[in-house]
Amino acid sequence: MKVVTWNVNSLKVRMPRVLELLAALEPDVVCMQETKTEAAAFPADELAAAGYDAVHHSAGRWAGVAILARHEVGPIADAVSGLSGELREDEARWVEATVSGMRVASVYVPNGREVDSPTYDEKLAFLDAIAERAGQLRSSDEPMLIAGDFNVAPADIDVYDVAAFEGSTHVQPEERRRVEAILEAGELVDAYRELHPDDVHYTWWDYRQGHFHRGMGLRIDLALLSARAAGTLTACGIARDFRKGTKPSDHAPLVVEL
DNA sequence: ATGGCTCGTTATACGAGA
Repeated sequence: MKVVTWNVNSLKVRMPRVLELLAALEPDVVCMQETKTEAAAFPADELAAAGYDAVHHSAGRWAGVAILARHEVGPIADAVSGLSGELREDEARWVEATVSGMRVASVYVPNGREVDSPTYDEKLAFLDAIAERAGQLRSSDEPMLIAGDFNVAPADIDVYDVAAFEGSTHVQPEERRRVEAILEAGELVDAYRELHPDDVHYTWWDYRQGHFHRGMGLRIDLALLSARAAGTLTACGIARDFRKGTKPSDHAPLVVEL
């Protein structure tokens, strides 16, 4: 099974690149973030024509998450939108569903903006809520995958210039501790790090100043696998070509092979 | 040089993103 997670930064603008990815990689499951679409405008028909069912949690101009499943892998079951314990239930940041016997969550963690801002506290609370949910799912029979934009670089190796992020969100010890707590609560592994312990590769680059071409990025998009799912992990890579070309997202897709 | 892009918006400048 091939799973992709991708922060598309507007599904409306990115639809040509999404269809390109579906045709090129033929993923079985896709977790998307920052769809930025009203529920009524979600392009379910276009995705169905491309061979994919979808469930989504949509709240208009910001955030928005979705899970796609290729028709051949079977129906998407027991979809739940929203995360127990999140402080802003009006923001669409979590959707989970069962696909091919695996519990899959697509997550878009709040950015946090500035340390000491109210949204930063909401970010920390959201990470705590993920840990709580991961703990619940651990005790179920289904293998688990939590994939998305965590807006946290788990370690210094995941940051192009640690000094440049001094005092910034995404690298703070309290954020990283919470990501660790998610791994512990769900008995999860970071799929990319599991297979590439020392590789320096990123999933996001600022649009400005040619950061992508200068290798200035962060690894903030993660696929977290429960032990049963991780036992079938064969490959995990970053599809950097989708950060190039016409109208790219500022994130590259993360591709997981199970 | 404190911006630099790229999104969406009861838009036409501004907030948000990371």
